[in-house]
Amino acid sequence: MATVDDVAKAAGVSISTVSYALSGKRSISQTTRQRVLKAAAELDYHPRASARMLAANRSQILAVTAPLHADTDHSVHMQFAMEVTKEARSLDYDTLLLVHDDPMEGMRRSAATALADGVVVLDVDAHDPRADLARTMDYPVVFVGIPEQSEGLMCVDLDFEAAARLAVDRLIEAGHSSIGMISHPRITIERESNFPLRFLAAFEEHCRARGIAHAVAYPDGNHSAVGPVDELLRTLPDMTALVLNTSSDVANSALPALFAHGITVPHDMSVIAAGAAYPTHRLSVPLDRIPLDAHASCAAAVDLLVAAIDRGMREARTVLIAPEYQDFGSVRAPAPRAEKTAQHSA
Amino acid sequence: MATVDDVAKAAGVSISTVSYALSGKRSISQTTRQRVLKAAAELDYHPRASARMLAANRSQILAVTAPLHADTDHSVHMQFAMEVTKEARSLDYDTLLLVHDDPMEGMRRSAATALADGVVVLDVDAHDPRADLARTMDYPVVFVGIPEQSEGLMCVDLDFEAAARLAVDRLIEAGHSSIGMISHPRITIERESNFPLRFLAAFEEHCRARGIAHAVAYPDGNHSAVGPVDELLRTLPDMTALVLNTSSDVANSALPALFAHGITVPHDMSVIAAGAAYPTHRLSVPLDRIPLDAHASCAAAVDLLVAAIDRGMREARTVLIAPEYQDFGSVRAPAPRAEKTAQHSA
DNA sequence: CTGTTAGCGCCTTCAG
DNA sequence: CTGAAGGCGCTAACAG
Repeated sequence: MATVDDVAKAAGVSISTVSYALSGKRSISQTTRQRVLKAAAELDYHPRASARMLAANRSQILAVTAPLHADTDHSVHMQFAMEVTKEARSLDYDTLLLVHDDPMEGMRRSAATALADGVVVLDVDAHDPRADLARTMDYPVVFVGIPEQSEGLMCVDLDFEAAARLAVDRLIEAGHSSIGMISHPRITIERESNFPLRFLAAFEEHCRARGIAHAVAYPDGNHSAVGPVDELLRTLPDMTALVLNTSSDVANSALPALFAHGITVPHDMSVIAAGAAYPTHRLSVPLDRIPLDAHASCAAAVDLLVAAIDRGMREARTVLIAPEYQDFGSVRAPAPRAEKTAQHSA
Repeated sequence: MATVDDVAKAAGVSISTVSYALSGKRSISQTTRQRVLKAAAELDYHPRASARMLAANRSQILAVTAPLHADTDHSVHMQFAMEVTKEARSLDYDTLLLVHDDPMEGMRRSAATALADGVVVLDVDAHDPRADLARTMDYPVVFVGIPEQSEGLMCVDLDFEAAARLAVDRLIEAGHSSIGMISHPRITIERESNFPLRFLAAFEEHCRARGIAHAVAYPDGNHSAVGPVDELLRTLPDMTALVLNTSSDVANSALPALFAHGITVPHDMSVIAAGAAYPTHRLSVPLDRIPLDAHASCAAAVDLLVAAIDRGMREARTVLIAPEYQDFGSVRAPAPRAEKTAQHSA
């Protein structure tokens, strides 16, 4: 519990010299600086966070709001929170976890009490009340995700629209013309969690624009692909390709669900997991994947937020992260239609 | 950005009166208190966290160390972090997330700078260096989990030993005498993550004590129950019951893995998921479960920690949470041995 | 029951 | 390049 005074005395200098020697905000002669550093080390001096905050009017803390919905995927949540924390630490910030039932309460409080210097908002809904709050607050806020009305906000996210188009284009290129998609659970959609909606809309629009037969199915509470797969095979009997933009559980059960119909990947069905935060290369058949890269999104978000805090760069803007395609061999040309028809008519 | 002075002026009282009226640490007449409250509300006054920390020598922040191993189950981690945060909030504490590569760094720093008033340690290994650190620090630390050397520490955890015995006893009661177990992935065991070891040791010892044939298998990197199930059926051909103390992925794949051998639960095999942080009642066959209740552990841990901070109650002690048995019908009497043998010889 | 006041530990302008 | 001193906003003795 040494203080600046202790260090100053030990080093035989004044406290301001200590402060500057340690912060580097002013040039100090090498000799005195060394003496200060040595004294500080010997006394195991660490500036008291509270005093530093008060004097500097900065907490070096970022808040993270991660509301817990019944359907939130904890593991994805955690990945994002961790990535935020890592990046924050690398920029000398700590991370405060906000999980109150009221998603606004934490933001308000951390701003009002100056507990945190800014907020990272995770798990953004289309009509997220935190968006309106952010616009009225004059407090650095960055969204990992994009609400429907994003004017005046700083947002970072994977370009889900581009990801959807990329998946569709890949399949078209391979020769497919009838594509099914499994989206997120109905409850997530109804909440208007926005990235599934963005993916969904772009998928449908792009299929339409390119004249591709398509259909979408939604898992229900049991987190299984069985229902959606059955439904898609019914509504889109010619389906030769499947795009998964869904949770890890559903994606993991897709291969068995298909196999139950005698459908093998990639021979009978091409599959792409798009916007997947989970690995797909260790499944019984590795699946092509357009990753949802928590690190990329969170690092960019934190960088933006810290720039806003440290350098006052507050211009609103949306950073879209370009999708990347990982080929694991789960996309092939569809089995010749003639053959299929023959099978059917047999 | 109103301050106490603003409120004091507006209410026509002194700043100490404001402080006391708001903190309630001293009796204040109803009338003045109301006036202060009104003024504070009108000015939207919130005490500056940093000033409060400095003056009160308390941050109202708890740190949570949750090291990230390659094999950590993010979803379980998140549950624990969330539960810590919720309980902390209910006691007027916020929660700081520490995830530096060096698990000691965060603890040291939060103590040295008085950033946090105490630490909750998650994901405890048998020989966890944070245990030694905690013993030398004179800083409130509580472990959710129990290292091998727990003297001088405050620890809270599910009683995994009792859970193992409970599972075995249930199965014995139902008539089983040959019990397999699937433990955590090898890498987790090798790291000496301690709760799997505690469960494992108790399982083996209790089986031995009660004269029950038993065997243990460990999943490898692919998070599937297929390998372990195959192994157990080989090493323990008479196995009629299976205890799962393993990750969600492995548990979820156990039913299909058994079914691939023509084994149906509960008819041919009784199954209990013990120390499970995940639900088991929505699986194709709901599994009996001895839950690992994140809320129970974390709430108890935070309560203990806050008592240590606020009331100086620092006596070392270990709180074991008694296991609870949830019956979903996956345990039955074994199929008569005669019949089985008949089948085999057929 | 209320007011006065001295710090809490650090940062940072202002002098030198 | 260094030192002195004021102040950040709040809490908690200490007086009345």
